[in-house]
Amino acid sequence: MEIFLQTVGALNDETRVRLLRFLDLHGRMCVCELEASFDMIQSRLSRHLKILKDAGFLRVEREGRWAYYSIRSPLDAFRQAALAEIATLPLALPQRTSSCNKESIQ
Amino acid sequence: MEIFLQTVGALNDETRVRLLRFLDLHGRMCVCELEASFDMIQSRLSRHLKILKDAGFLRVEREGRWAYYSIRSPLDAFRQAALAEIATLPLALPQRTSSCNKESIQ
DNA sequence: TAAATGCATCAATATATCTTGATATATAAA
DNA sequence: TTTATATATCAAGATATATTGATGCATTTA
Repeated sequence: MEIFLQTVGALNDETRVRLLRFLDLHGRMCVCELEASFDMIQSRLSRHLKILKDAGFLRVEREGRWAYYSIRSPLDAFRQAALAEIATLPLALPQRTSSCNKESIQ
Repeated sequence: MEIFLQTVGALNDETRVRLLRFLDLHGRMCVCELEASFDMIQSRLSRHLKILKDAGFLRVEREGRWAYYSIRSPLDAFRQAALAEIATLPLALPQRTSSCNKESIQ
């Protein structure tokens, strides 16, 4: 029961639904890219990503100082059904924007 | 988006998950039967049933002073997937108990 | 080694949700 | 027509969740 409530609880927030859909559309992305795209302060974003990860929707890969989030795969039937349902919603998602210092520095 | 959040919001409560599963298992039932089975005060139960109804999971049929709740049919794919997921959970549901005055009176 | 960057977490406040007891409404019985 | 029953709703308090700004930690660059 707890895992189910954690799963639907993670879905029960507009910000997280939009993040899920954005990652579903664009694939793996670091926190600073999401921060720039959604124009959201970092602590807020980090918290929502943690909730989605802990609920089994996302996975993280750390590379240097960056944390890359992506839709976890494979997803079980229910989480997949949730993503499919979200894909049908008329969400106004932001443009993908990068403001990290990765490219300029490398 | 709002309907989606209403749907997952309705699922985001242990009491409502157990009510959904109980109605899924036993079928149409009046509020007082649920009240007796779950040993729950009536205002609390009524509120949860309204949330499930408004979220599209239940339907109500009024007969005299009784209100019979049941799983709405047909359900869309996502709500159906949610019910299927709930069916896999190890819920300790109560025995079905009737304490209404229907039988004794009729 | 010092400074900067990317990210996570904490503490405080704001907002939403749940529970309870009281009250309201409608139907049916006495 | 008075009373009892079934259900819904309201108001108040309790609990949970979200947001923000501050701080901490690790990694990288200077």
